[in-house]
Formats: sequence, C-alpha cells, structure tokens
Amino acid sequence: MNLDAREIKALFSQKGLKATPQRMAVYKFLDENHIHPDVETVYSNVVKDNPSFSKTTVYNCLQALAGCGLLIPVMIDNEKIRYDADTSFHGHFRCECCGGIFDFKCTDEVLSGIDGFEIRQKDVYYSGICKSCKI
Amino acid sequence: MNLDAREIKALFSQKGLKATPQRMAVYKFLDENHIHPDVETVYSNVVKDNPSFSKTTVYNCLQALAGCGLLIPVMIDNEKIRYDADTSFHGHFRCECCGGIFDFKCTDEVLSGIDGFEIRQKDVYYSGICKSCKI
DNA sequence: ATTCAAATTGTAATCATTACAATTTAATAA
DNA sequence: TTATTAAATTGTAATGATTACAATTTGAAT
Repeated sequence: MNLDAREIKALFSQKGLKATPQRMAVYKFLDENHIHPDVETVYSNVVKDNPSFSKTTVYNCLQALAGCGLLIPVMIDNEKIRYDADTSFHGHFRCECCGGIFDFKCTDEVLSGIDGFEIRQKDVYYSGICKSCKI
Repeated sequence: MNLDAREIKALFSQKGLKATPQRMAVYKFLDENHIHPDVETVYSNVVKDNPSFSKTTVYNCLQALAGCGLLIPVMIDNEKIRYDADTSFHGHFRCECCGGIFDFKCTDEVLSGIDGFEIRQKDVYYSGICKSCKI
C-alpha cells in the first residue's frame, strides 16, 4: 500500500509485466485510493498527469493488472466494473441508496457441491442500505 | 418447485403481481429449469409457446419477478445477467472453461465492517475450473 | 544504438440493456 | 357480464459500457 515507483516496478517485474508509465499510474492510483473506482474515475484521475492517456489504455491496464492478480474486479448489482487493489479476501457491500461500496471482513465456507473443483477466485457481495443512509 | 398454474397465480397474488400469461411462462420456465439461464435463453424457450412474446417483455418480467424476490439475479465475471428461481441462500460457481454455473452450499459470516447496515441481498460467487474441465 | 515484441492510442463497432409511446389486457366493481 | 382503468406488452429506437482493430510508439534486452 502506497508503494513508490521502484516498488511498483519490482512488482510488475515479478509478474512479467512491462513497466509502462500508464500502467504505473493506474496501479499507483488504485494502490493509494481504495475507493473501488470505475474505469471513468480511474481515467479522469490519471489523465490529469498525462493528457495523452487514452481510455482504451485504462481498460487495457486494468485488465492486465487484474489478469495477473494485482487487482480484483468488483461487479455488484450489474453495475459498471470497479477495481480494488486490496487483493486480500474480504466482502464488498453496496448501498442501494448512495451507491457506495464498503469493505467488510468475512469468512466463507463451502459445505458441499463443488468437491474437486479448482477455485481461483472468491467474491462475496452484499447489498442493502448502509448505516448513513438508514438515518 | 414445478408449481402448476394455480400455485403460480397464488404466488403472484401474494406479491401483488398481475398474473399475465407472459409472467407465468417466464416464471414457470425458471421454476422448472434451474439452469441459471440468461435473457436470451429464457426468451428462446418461452417464445416457442407464444410467438408474439417480445424480448422486452422477458426483460420486464424478469425484472418484476426479481424485484419482488421470486427470482435471484446472478452476475458473475461481468457476464450477461442470469436468473435463478432457487431463492434460498447458496453460492454460485462459474467455470472459466465451459462457462457452466454450479450451485453449492455454503455458510458466510460477517466478522466486521458493516455493523448497523441493513443487508437485503447476499451473493457468493466463486470461479475457477469445474471437475469435468479439470480432466 | 538497434531491434522487436508488446503497449498505447483513437476510432469504429458491438451488443446487452433501457427508454418510450402505442396498443392490449388483467382485475376490479357495477 | 360488461365497463373501466391502471398496468403490462410490444416493437422500435436509443444508450452506453466495453471491445476490436490497425497504426504508431515504446520498454527492455541485445
């Protein structure tokens, strides 16, 4: 969290990712802002420091970073895709009222049904009304 | 499960839903086929018995039925939306290889982070490789 | 410095979903 | 049974997030 450029480069190198300025900027933004941003939000932030940034590149970068496990795609309630640099296992709660995404700690346990399956990704999504909106 | 027309009408009446033939057909198909179909699949099946069926109506029906809790929307891996008439709590596993959706039994427990939130819907999505595709 | 596979860019295309307005219909009451 | 009306259905058009693609640029290894 809040990695500097050298650390990010090392991370990319580990994953076999070419360290382009665009990828660095995208990852840096996600790493420093755990706000589960959508593509538009990522784009509008990174383009500020690099006006030639293309939105297609944001899509490409996010896909490359998610593909190697550096980002987790978050898709709740058929909404636009969002990304999270916190790759540890946790749940995501979406407030139907304000649209905010909240992290929560949870456990999960498979009881039956997928014995012999290879689990690569687990996502726990809750939705409802957040504390602030309930008032 | 496998409800007849009278039972489905009663169910709709309970929920305050007008019992149109289109809604009946959509619900009947989902109730009798726990295959997590997408909109296209639902449409192509119900249109067989009612050629005037519009795809917009399928969208409307599915949304109405999900809105009152008779169906659960299933959205994994940024795929097309699917629906499930089994509204009891269970997990959904998507195979990245064959695209199949598999139900599994699971528990889930919130440890912290959303105290005071009103939880209306819980979704547990796993993905990976199913048993058949691993061979 | 050279080379080349890979990444970036901009534009165009895709396609699931939604919006909308005209028509039809289910459910209620007379 | 019929009349009434709010709601549902239908078809077409629009939306908008995401992807495809081809030309250009570039990071990293030699």
